[in-house]
Amino acid sequence: MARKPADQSVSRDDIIVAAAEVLQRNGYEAATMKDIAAAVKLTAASLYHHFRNKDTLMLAVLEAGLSHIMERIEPIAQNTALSSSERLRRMVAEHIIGLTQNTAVGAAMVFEIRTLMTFSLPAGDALSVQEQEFAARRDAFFARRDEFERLFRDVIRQGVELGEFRAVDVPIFTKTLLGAHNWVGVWYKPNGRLDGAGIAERTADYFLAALRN
Amino acid sequence: MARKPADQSVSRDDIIVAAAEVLQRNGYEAATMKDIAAAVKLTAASLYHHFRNKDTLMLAVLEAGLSHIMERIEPIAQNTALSSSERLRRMVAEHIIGLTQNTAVGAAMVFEIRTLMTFSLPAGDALSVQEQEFAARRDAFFARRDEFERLFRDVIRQGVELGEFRAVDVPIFTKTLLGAHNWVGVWYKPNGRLDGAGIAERTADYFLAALRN
DNA sequence: ATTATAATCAAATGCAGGTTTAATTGTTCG
DNA sequence: CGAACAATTAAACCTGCATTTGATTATAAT
Repeated sequence: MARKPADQSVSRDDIIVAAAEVLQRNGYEAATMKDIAAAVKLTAASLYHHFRNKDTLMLAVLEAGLSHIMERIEPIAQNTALSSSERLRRMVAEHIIGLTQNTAVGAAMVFEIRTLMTFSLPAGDALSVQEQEFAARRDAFFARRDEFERLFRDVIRQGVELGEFRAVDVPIFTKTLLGAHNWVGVWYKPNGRLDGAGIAERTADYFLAALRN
Repeated sequence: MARKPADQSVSRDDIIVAAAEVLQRNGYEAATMKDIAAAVKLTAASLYHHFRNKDTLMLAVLEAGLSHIMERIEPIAQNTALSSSERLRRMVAEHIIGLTQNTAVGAAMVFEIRTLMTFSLPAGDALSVQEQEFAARRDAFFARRDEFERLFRDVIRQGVELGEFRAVDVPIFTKTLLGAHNWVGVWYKPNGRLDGAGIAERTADYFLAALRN
């Protein structure tokens, strides 16, 4: 029953990886199905065998990126054996390194997704089943992304409560931190003076200094 | 000789303001000429009386946004009567307030402009005069934007050199700062808990704390 | 008034990009 | 082998959007 896929055939994941690159490079609207297909040596039409449509493919990219980074950050955030400072330092490092290495991570964080996200529901008309499914997945993605932000916020808040950090406006401080991170995904170029780890180290240093009592 | 424009007619600047809003809301590709025209109660065709094409209009938006913020930041950066801390504090405030008030400023900073900017020159074919003009304006815009970043970098560098700030990796610190700023343009919503000034105050506080000796 | 020009529009053009269809070529299992 | 399904494609379809063209209307200068 279980058909093993042919060796040379392109997998769902191959497409996601390629799509992530094209998405990060060109932005949502400018990333064409043809571009993505070309990146895996397929025809645009072939992509529809793997994904219902462009939005679904894009959402899959975002989900992959978010999962990738969540898997790394969540355990750190929950490691109560570590001090708040140490947890935050490691979270910053993972996030920035992820951003510089996995193109899908950047895509998952950044905005140009408005189109996808706005998804102007034709008011009145009932959504088709597919549309409902899509809307649900999209909402789940956003909920998960909020959760991601909350991981940072909670570590910072706890540090403040324990007196390990000075009192700051936690929501604003968190957004400041994450904004700085996400921006790395924008300007980072491989072969620069610093690699992801180097950037991460400095960034963590600055934000921890800002929190010092 | 000088024909005064009719009172009710739409001005170039009206269009730029409207286009900035649409651009910030929808992103480059999704901002259609029709949308922009509708925002000033015109037909898409009418826009071509004021701007050669979409790219030119968009570039005008970016230039307007950059000019707006440059005019405010440059004098602060060059006010040698102030300490580095004070200059930086005021620059941060102006930038963030600008970002929350003038939609064009955000557009000028952020990326989704890749399309415009990549502007894949059909290799080989000579550029038409119009294309050359456009390419020149675009390059000038980017040069000006680099200048903008340099204003911040120089103030920070000077603070470090004078011993007013602790030693930091100036380029990275600057990018960190500006990333945090630009991100404000993404998440800021009017009617939130804090207005631009409130956000600016806190942000400046954190970064100055990070620089404290 | 007359004329030149500014401002605007309706309609047509052309094309790029998402999506569908129907057919073709594997591949795997019994 | 042959049935069943997976992977892929070429070609057609359709639509939305930038842009052009050819009027039409408004305004200001003479």
